[in-house]
Amino acid sequence: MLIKLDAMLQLDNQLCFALYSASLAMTKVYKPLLDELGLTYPQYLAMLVLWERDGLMVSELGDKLTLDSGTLTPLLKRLETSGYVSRIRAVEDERRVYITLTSSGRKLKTRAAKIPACILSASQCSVPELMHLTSQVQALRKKLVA
Amino acid sequence: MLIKLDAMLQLDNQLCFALYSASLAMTKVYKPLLDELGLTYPQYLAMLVLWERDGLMVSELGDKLTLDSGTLTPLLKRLETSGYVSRIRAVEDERRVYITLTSSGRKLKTRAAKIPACILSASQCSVPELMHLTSQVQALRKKLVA
DNA sequence: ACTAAATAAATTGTGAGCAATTTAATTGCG
DNA sequence: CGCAATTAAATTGCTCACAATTTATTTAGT
Repeated sequence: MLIKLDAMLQLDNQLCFALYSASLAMTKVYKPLLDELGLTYPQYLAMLVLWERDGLMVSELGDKLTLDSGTLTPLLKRLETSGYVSRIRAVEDERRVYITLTSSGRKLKTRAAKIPACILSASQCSVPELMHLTSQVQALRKKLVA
Repeated sequence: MLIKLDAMLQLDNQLCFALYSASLAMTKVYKPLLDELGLTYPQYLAMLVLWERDGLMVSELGDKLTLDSGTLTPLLKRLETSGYVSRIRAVEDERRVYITLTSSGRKLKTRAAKIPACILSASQCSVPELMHLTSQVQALRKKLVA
């Protein structure tokens, strides 16, 4: 039975470790591109969401990114310090904090425009290949959180 | 051109974010299983490597996990505190530190035996499906680091 | 209206990741 | 041999992730 155990722990390794190491590798590819914009990778993900839909609550942003306020509050404070977003407590419900792009934050979108093509190039894949892989990984994620 | 920019930043989002969020989701699935063993997810990955091949140098372990000493040194100190590994500086070259499983660390492998089946179940996928996805993600990672 | 429950964000503490630097040991070259 | 270059690990400082708790506000039930 030891042989079976080894094989299973190895298979297991391949599955979880592939995602883990691919995600770290992806971060490293983005690093030099994001350095130019003064963003970290998680900050960039937050900006992507805001570029699509500005003025979200912290918790709405958290839903999109599957991150909680413990992660987002300090991250958003840093984005505020960088001058890319404003954090404004709602007057109608003072528990809520709305995140709004500043002029500088909106401008950053244009500067980020070249990033997707760089990543595509680094991945050495075709757009259909990447889209297919993306949808498979998304499907896995949905099953994992179900 | 604004429409194209939006579409590209969205496609980009899907690719990198799928990996990022799937990796975080995977960690959360492992969490309760690893809590029973007193391991974190990165510590579990290190133990998987050591269960396959004991007595590696810190840098060899780092090669397998694509992590540097800045990450591994504190992680391995925690595994040592937990009683799962020994960190022994080599007498023939005192720059090197070899990581060896303790008896407790070896025993843990048997207790970890049930984890792969739990993950397989949580993923709601067949073994061939997971193997295929794994190899695709591994291939992407290799291209990204190339 | 008053209080209990619920909600939203912030805070605290632990453990990663990683860049940059430091410490210490070994190797290699003249 | 002597010393510069290299190598291995550790350290420092910053930024996530996240569990657990706390603070503040709002909503609901009576």
